[in-house]
Amino acid sequence: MAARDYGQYCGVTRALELVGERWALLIVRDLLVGPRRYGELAAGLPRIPSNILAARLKELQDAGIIRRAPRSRVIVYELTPYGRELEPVVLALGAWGFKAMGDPREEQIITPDSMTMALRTAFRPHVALHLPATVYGARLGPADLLVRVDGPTLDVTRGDGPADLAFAAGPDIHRLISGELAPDRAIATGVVEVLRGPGALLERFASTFHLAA
Amino acid sequence: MAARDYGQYCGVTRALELVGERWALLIVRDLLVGPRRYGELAAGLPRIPSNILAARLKELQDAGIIRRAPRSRVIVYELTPYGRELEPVVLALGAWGFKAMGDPREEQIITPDSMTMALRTAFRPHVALHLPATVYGARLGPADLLVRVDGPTLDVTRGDGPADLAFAAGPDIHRLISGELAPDRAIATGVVEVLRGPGALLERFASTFHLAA
DNA sequence: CTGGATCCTGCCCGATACTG
DNA sequence: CAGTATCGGGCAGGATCCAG
Repeated sequence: MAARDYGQYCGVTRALELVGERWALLIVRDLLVGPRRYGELAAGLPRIPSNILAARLKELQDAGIIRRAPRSRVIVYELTPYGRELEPVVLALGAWGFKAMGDPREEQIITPDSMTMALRTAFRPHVALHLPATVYGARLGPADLLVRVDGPTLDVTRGDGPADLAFAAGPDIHRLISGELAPDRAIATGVVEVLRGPGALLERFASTFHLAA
Repeated sequence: MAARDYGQYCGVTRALELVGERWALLIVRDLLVGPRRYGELAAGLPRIPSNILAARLKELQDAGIIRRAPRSRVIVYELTPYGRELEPVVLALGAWGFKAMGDPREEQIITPDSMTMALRTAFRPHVALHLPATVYGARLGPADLLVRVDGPTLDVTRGDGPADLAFAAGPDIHRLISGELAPDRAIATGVVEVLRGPGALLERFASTFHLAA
């Protein structure tokens, strides 16, 4: 621990000593969506070596950021209250990195949890406040997400269900969120495929979820 | 670059690919205070090996986060507009890490730039708004900082100058900012030494700069 | 099958010496 | 002053193996 110490009495260095290691903040990102089992975390971080995942989980536990909790006979990892306070950090990183994402490459995948956090990052409560409550069913790559917007609150859950608008999209949905692609153009070009409901609702979606590029 | 790629199409992973390496965000932290020469950066990051500093500067440049700029015959490094947008990330990390700082250890140092960013993190504009404009001269370890608070704006510069209250303190000032130590107790116990001006002004300072622990 | 632990290989970091 | 060169060590990466 002393070896990777930055030697400064400063909040930023302290934070980086705790969550600055490779993969650490991505584990936190996924746990911000909800408690996860070891295997679920591994599935959401396809390239992480199992020993690294195990090591990070142990370090994050020692730092009081996550804890192991028994859930009906199986162990899940969940954030402690202090770990949950990392949400502004993850959201700020996500918003900043969004602008540098560029076009998706072939080997880049989308995971349900990363998409969930991306939607939280792009959510504009002050805009949603003036729009009717809406439920979107979004099939994003392998992830089926149910996105409930009600006034200034957002709730994203996995799985299918009744929705005002159901649509499917790939990584190119990035261009819709950034405003580079207008909603009607997104449908016309096939970037977004409307599965159920009026396609015009995609406009509401795009104004609710937006990040400048 | 592909080796340290996370393989996900996600804003958080993209951000960590760009600034997730060791030392990278600390370089950004110092450059958020102002442009710095190579030697100034090295002085503010005492433990960084010179080859690592050189490598990070090159990577951050390639990523469009910093640029080399000639300033009257010498080269300085400065943030690009995109690099400056990392300020929310650094502030969020600083605020989160502040709570985990604990007591200062012997080998931990304080640098002027890290203290400047810490003050920016702890600054409460909505509180300062209702207080008279005040200039503090703060000698924090080796750093002489001139802290100007005027309404909701904060300006921190290096060096000495006329101040309403001048004081000296060590790392234990952390306990004043967190509220663990009341201003009058801080003076009584010698944590803060008043150099000039009315010690009562330290109360204003403590309410202007505060981070919960 | 889940949740790890244990190898080995290689690369990045750290420390220091050296140069334009 | 602003970096480059070099070398040792320690994490990361990947595959495999083990326990409940």
